[in-house]
Amino acid sequence: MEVLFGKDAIIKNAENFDLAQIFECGQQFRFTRDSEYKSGVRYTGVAFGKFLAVRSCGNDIIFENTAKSDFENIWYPYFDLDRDYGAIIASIGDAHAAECARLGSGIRILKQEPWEVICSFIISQNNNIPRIRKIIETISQRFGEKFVACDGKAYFAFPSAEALKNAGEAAIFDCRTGFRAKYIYDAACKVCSGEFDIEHAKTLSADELCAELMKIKGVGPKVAACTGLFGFSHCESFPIDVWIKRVINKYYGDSFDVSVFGENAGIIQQYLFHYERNILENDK
DNA sequence: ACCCAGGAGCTGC
DNA sequence: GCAGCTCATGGG
Repeated sequence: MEVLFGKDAIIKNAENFDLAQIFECGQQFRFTRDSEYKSGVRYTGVAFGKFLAVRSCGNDIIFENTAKSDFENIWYPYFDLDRDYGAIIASIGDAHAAECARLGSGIRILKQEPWEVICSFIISQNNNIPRIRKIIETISQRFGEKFVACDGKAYFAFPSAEALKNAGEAAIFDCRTGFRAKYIYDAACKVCSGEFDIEHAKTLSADELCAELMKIKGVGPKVAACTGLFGFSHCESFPIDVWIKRVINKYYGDSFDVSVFGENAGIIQQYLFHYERNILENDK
């Protein structure tokens, strides 16, 4: 992979890297498409307390105003650039999954901050993506650290567990989180106390991690699996939500066994999700 | 007015 | 175990 460094960091001829697919496949909630930008695709957002504007230009991906150090330390791991998605796609045996992968070959699993992922997917339960985004933005604006980016505008980092614990359950409820407020508050308390130790969690297997996460109120199998996949790089972690349940019924039936997807089941899950939700739905 | 949204907890059997 | 109800909120 060739990367040029100047004012911007530029990946030349990026493979398996489609900004719209990456940011619209439901794995993250803080990057949004820049509707003003017409000569390609441009997204802006905040991760790891940093603002990023990233756009495509032909086959190049341009990380605007990004120093080499930030690219290597933050965005390279965030966009999972060390992983060979082409090889993973080529290895998929299942016919339907292979077709979904072909049509979603630009997806990459973002390596997000574990704490933010836990909260985001607690918020996601019985909820829809636009409203999830709105709630997370409100929580960030009220309790996250404010900073000014190179565009001169103010942005907000996702708040720490300490900040949300100190804010209290009532203030979290006021962000329109509804019945999830007590869950978020419980998660913040358990992370702060070390009852759920994020650093220790990084050493656990996918199954062990799920078991630990599910000790947090409001974290069940689906939220735990999403956290493992998007926050801890457990690519075998296979979240089953309403969309994937539909996919299983529609293409695989009752005899479905996740093990057919192997060690990259989680990545394949994203291909299936993207196909069903973004490709088929857009045809309607 | 109803239904649903990247679910999970609780109750009753 | 596991089906059925409930949980806030907002958009269609």
